Amino acid sequence: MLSKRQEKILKAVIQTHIKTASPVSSKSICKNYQFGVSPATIRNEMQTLEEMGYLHQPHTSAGRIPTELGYKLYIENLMDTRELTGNEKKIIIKEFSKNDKGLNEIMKNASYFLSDFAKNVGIVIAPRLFNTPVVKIELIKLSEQRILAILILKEGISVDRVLFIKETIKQRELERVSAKINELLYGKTLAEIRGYYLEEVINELIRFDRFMRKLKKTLYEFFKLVEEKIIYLEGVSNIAAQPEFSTAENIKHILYIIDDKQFLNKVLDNAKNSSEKVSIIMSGDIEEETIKGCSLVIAPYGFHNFKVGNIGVLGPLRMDYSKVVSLVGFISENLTKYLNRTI
Amino acid sequence: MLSKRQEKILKAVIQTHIKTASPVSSKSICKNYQFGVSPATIRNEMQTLEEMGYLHQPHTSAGRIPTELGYKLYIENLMDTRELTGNEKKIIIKEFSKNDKGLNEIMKNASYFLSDFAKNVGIVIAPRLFNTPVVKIELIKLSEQRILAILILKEGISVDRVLFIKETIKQRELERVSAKINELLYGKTLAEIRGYYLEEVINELIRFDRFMRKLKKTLYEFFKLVEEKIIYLEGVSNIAAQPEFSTAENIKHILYIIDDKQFLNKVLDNAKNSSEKVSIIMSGDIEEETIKGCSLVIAPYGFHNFKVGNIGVLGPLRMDYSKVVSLVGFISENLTKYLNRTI
DNA sequence: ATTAGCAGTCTAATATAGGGAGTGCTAATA
DNA sequence: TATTAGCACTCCCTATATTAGACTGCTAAT
Repeated sequence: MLSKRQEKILKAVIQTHIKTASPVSSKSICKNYQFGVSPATIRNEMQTLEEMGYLHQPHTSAGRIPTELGYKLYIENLMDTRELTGNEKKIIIKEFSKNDKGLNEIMKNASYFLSDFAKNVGIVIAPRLFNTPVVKIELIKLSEQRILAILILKEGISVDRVLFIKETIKQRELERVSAKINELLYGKTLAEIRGYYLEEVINELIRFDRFMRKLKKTLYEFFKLVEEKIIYLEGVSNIAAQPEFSTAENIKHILYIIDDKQFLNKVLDNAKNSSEKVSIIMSGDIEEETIKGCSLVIAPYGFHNFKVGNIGVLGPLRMDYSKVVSLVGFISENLTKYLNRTI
Repeated sequence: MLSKRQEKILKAVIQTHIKTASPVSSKSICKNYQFGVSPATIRNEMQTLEEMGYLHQPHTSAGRIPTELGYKLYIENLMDTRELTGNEKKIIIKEFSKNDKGLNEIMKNASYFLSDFAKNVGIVIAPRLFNTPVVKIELIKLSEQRILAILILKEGISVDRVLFIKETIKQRELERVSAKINELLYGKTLAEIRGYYLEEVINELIRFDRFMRKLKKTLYEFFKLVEEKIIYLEGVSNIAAQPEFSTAENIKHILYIIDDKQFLNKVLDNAKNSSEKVSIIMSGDIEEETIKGCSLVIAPYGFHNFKVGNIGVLGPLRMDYSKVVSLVGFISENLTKYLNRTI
């Protein structure tokens, strides 16, 4: 469709715009790139590119800025993939190989790296535990009516809740129960358990030990737990430094997105299905008005067979995609490695 | 120092300013409050109040706005305490009495309530576990070289880490070890353990079971863990709606504060020592320039004998203190109740 | 002690003008 | 046929000027 020269000009315009954040003129392209033609020729081509929908002119006497379509073409066909520098990689790898941090902190720091290297907002969505197999359950008596239940999932992820029971139960009994539960549920995922095993297991337990009836309702509750959707956001102030968010009105806009964790969750979740690698969502891809003018670079992370969460960078449409794409890919790889190394 | 009338005028000026966000004129005070004197008289008093440092005039022909000193006097002596409405209380209490949520989610929601009711930024700092007594330690073998260590603290708070060991160890042995550790550490706080028990316990363990040597370094690591400082921030977009943050420059300013979790942590931490109840920090109370023009209403929460964390509301100096003070107090009470109910 | 009245001060909003950057088109050129 | 020099035109942005309006501070009278 596009001639080689048109592609080169589009690429030049987008690269320049990413750097300057201003409309790009034919003259500046001429000066900074070696096309061997005059600004007038560039102008003609730019006119064509605008008609094709790749560029946009804010007003009659302005240069051109890329449209979403333009960015997409750029990302898919034109852009040079730029690896992170050795030093950047080293910093990230070092962080992920530390042993003295819990998953929470790793996630938080991953989000920080995303924000800091991309100079935009970093997003990490905590693992969905739904499809992670159960390793063990521990039941610990805290007081007469309170039991601490710890569900240990594969790779050492744990979830805990304080459970309340009406009647007294002995620690001894709890141990019998948890041993039996472990026997019955080992290797099953939460999804499976909630889906059809739970009823069965509880009946089995009641047959096995008459005291179990006391725990029936409580165990139901525990396994039916709604999953927490924790989302780690870092670098919000970065966006304030972006020229496209230089007015209070625009900042307000993006802050609403940032506050609406549910929305972000949904967007990153939906995109997950579409790809195994880094993917990019632009405001036009989403029905919601709120995200207008923004772009999301995201990637899934997880265990061997299944993905459990997403990470991403949120910023203006004008983003240094060649860098951000590598960054998001690299951090998702490392997060995946981190989760899998504990097998 | 201040005459009754001066106090009343100061109170009127502050109340009006909190509502309107603009400099308050003598005329408007006259119209909306029944002082029975003319604007000229009010003007004279306002002049005096300015000389005393309670009010400030942005420019010659403007009304007055309160200074930090003015707000402080207002908060301590003049303001009416305004309880939350029954409905507001009901919503909050309902949230805290749900059994199907983990501590993470409770914290997040507490932060959300703070932000939503105060229409500013809500802050909750996760419990410092330093002074919480140990209930139990569980060691679970995940694979040949990996052990999941779960430290269970009083009130059912748990911390976990995946530990790496060089040599193989049997689950059976792990159970012996954890039983012995439990025996030795039950009831001790992390601070105590790190301070002087750790060495002793590890030596005791080695005497008790020769396999223990394998775990020596690992256990050291586990107990020396740096505490995670998780901070739950909600409602960032609220501040964009405040007139004092109507320019991009000002928003940028406050976003830096919000991103600097360490700074917030420090500020809330230092204030903790000063009071048992709700306290207020204004930008003047802090050396850092960044927080200029902002105010923090904070309160500690915790267990019976000791406080483990802080909550707060961050916003502009002009805040509806009578409401926010009750709000912060009420939520900290409920968070405390939540933590203590599991005894 | 209070206040009416008024001059003086500063802000914020609006209007106007001019410079500058960049385009689109036309006509000439290779 | 593709390219380009040249130029008129468009629109933004900034600076400057002007004005209305809101409040104060002060003075002199009550």
